[in-house]
Amino acid sequence: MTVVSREAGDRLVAGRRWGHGSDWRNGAATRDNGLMSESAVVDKPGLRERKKAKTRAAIQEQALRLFRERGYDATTVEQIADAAEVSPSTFFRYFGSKEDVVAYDALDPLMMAAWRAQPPDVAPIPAFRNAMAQIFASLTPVQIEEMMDRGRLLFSVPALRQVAVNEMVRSGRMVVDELAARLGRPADDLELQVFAGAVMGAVVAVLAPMLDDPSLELEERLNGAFEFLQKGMPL
Amino acid sequence: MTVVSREAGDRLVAGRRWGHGSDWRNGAATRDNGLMSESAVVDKPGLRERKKAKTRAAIQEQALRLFRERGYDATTVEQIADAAEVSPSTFFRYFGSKEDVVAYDALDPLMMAAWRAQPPDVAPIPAFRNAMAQIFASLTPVQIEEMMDRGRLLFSVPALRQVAVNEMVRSGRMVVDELAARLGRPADDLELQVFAGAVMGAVVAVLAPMLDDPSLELEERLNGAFEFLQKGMPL
DNA sequence: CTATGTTATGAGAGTGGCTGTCAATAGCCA
DNA sequence: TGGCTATTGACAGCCACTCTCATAACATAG
Repeated sequence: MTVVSREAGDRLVAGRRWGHGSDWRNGAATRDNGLMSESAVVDKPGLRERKKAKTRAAIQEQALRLFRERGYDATTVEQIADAAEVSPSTFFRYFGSKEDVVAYDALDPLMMAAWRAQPPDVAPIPAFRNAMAQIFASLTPVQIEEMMDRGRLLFSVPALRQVAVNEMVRSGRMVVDELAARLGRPADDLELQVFAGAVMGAVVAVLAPMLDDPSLELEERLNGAFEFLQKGMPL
Repeated sequence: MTVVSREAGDRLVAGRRWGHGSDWRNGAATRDNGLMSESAVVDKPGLRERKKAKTRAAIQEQALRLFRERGYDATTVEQIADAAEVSPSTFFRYFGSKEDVVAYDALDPLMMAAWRAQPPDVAPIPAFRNAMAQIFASLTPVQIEEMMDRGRLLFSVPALRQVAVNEMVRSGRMVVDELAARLGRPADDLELQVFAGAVMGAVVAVLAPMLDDPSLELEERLNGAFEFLQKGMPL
């Protein structure tokens, strides 16, 4: 299950980044499974697994805290490792690169699920808009603030743009796949690709200015943008 | 004249990349100004300037050659410097980072000029499409191959995606500015931003698959994509 | 043409991200 | 309990990149 298929060849070239093709991206598991009888014998992941999850969460948490407090570039991996009480080696075992620690977007799968859950008679553009609006409406203020923080990091630190693109490429591909499945078209259909590209572009256009100016209204912008798209962008 | 305004703050944070805010990006000036009488006293840039231009060109040429021959990651700055007969220090004086050496897109300004040159009664979408088609039609096969090479590099090497985005952000901003000027709207107008975002997204969707499959027809794809956009992307 | 200021260059040392190896340790299973 | 294996830390090393300083190449005033 390669995350971004194009990356496949990179490893041949003795590349530095993107070495480990490990199974991260199931983090956020500080409180493990909420459902289990205390004395269970069954599915409990085993101490080892739980320890790993805790270590990963600790590293990520400390990293993001330090990034926020003193900036991304000014934070060294050694400092993160110290704060999380592991060795630098261990940091890289969990995250492959300093950038990766910021990569995981918890909202992304939610978005896709919400989109998929839209009734089939709603056209793709409104369906997408509704999904976005629903997800954002369901967030607590804290979650929104975290999201904005992450967004600002991603946008303002040049080194992190790379992960931002990768996320977008990934999302775009998911959009295409979903549409292809739903409409019974091939995944390399030009119109589907253009749709995904245009939608991603529009979403960025809607969200980016909001990072700087919190007074902007998401719902309003979202509606404006998608309506404009749907009219064929008359100018 | 900051190239990407958001970058402004980075230097405060003792960042690694993006240090030098130097005045490159007017490269490609091996043949200086084409207009001057041979014995001119006037505008000739002076030996120093010409030497610099030659050094820059040499570094870039050797770098791209080495990247093509042995891959981006497998090529060290030291090797590039050796090949160009300068010291590594000098490499960084000219390019700031190993990535920068791939950044400059000679076609970009041509595109914008061609777009601006479209008659004012043509709607923005067809104008943009025509501009792209014209530029591509004017390229020699060699130029096309070079462009594809660069595109493949930019897409397939993870570390270079960053410069790809920066280029896109820059282009997007130029599109917005041009439209804003032409239509007398503010540059932060949502519709303009969505337009730029969607167009960039669509262009990527059109071009990306062509890097892998040269049999695809640009003109055809371009028309299909923009027509689809203009119809409001019905699916 | 020389003296003097300016700018490009190379050498070298140092920082930090990242990789790979190895031995020690800690959870797992019989 | 003892042996197996996964995880870890210490350490050595590569490379991108930065800084400093002395030298050399050009520019220019006299």
